[in-house]
Amino acid sequence: MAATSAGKTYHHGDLRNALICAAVDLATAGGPERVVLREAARRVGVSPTAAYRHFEGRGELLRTVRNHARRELAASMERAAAREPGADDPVLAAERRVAALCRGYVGFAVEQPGLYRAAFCAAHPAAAGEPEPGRATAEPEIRAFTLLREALEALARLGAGRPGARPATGAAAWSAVHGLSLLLADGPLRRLSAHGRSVVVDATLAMVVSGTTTV
Amino acid sequence: MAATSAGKTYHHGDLRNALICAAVDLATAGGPERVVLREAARRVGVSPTAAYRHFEGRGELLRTVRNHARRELAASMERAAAREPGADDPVLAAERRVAALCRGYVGFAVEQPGLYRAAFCAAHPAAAGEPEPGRATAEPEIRAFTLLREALEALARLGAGRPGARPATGAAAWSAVHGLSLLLADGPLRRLSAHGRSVVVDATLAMVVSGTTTV
DNA sequence: CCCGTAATGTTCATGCGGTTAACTTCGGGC
DNA sequence: GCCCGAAGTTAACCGCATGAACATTACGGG
Repeated sequence: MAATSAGKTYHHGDLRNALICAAVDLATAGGPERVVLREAARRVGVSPTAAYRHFEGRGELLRTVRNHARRELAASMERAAAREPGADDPVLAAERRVAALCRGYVGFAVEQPGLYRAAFCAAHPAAAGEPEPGRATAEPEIRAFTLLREALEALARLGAGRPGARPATGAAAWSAVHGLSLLLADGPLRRLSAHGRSVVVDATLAMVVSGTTTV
Repeated sequence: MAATSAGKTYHHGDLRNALICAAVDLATAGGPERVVLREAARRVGVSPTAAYRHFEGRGELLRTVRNHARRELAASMERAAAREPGADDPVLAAERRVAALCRGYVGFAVEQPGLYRAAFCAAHPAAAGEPEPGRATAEPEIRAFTLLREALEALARLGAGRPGARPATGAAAWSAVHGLSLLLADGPLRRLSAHGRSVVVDATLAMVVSGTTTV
């Protein structure tokens, strides 16, 4: 039977994916706290507990959404970088790439605040103790950060000779872009007009691209 | 009767404050999502619904905690700035003040991650529509930001003559410090060693203090 | 072609948290 | 002394996460 379309079979056929999609929709609409197992099941037309056949629980579902969101974020950055026209001057090109990646990052956060928040949600919404002291589960690496860091390193290599205008460290740049995104998407700057927003974004990008670092 | 101490009267005498304290403790220990009305009431030794005599509901309690946390954050910044030794050079002094404020900010976030997150929680943990289009309720102003902005303005005024080394815009600086705080307190950088942390903080501060801005 | 088994869903039940409604106690003003 | 309103209390409803026991179906031997 056509698993995903026919519909009325007892066995759904692709529940896991269906639940993920529903959960992503929920996160998109209302952020990570809105990712509710029962609601996702309801939307897929299945009983609440069916989800437990495919996920450990809400936590794992949320983690899956988080990973999805992180991929989307990185994709948004790469799209923005790809749109950027090249430049003859390699330094200029590198600067533009950094700026474009950052714009893609912030743009994603502003256009998809719910997903963006989900991308960085703790996934431990109520865990008290430190369940993992050994940390066997390595964090899966966040591509958005890697992209940014590599672009900055490239820029730093090119501009090594110029005095006092080295770009920011990867982590410093990430901090700036991440903080800006949260302030704009969900925080105190959320009500800024499009113009006000672009002013703030430009100022932050300038700081990131040309800021000096002591390290 | 001694309102806050005697204890066993039917009427508590200072329930509102007691609940706020309990809620602050909860946020301190586990962040805003742990601020649970029933638990706060339990700790104070009162029935869950008693809280409704003093708060509209969980939302208002959480907002109260948030305001408390914001005050604490600003206080941490001012303490750090006050500890900072003066300097003969006014520019240097201004730079030091900015850096000290930032350190106070990040320090608070790292030492009190739960409270810090509470300071910026949306307080609309499950609100779908936009209940307030007119926005009559002006946001109460966030002192942490004001402190930072003013210090940066002072620095910018002093350093107006120097070429290519203007400090960051208030919003850009706030972005950097806020993002750094979240990454360190609760985000992907939360497992950094004290040393790694200080490297990242220094790099970010350098970017903030000496970064150029186009605006 | 039939059957057993495991995978996949379902129903019931428990416990927690937010919130409302209706009742109770107590501190004071008259 | 009495009555009222503020501050608490109990009971009840709803949604959510989760676990246990039961039902249905797909499928790979025989």
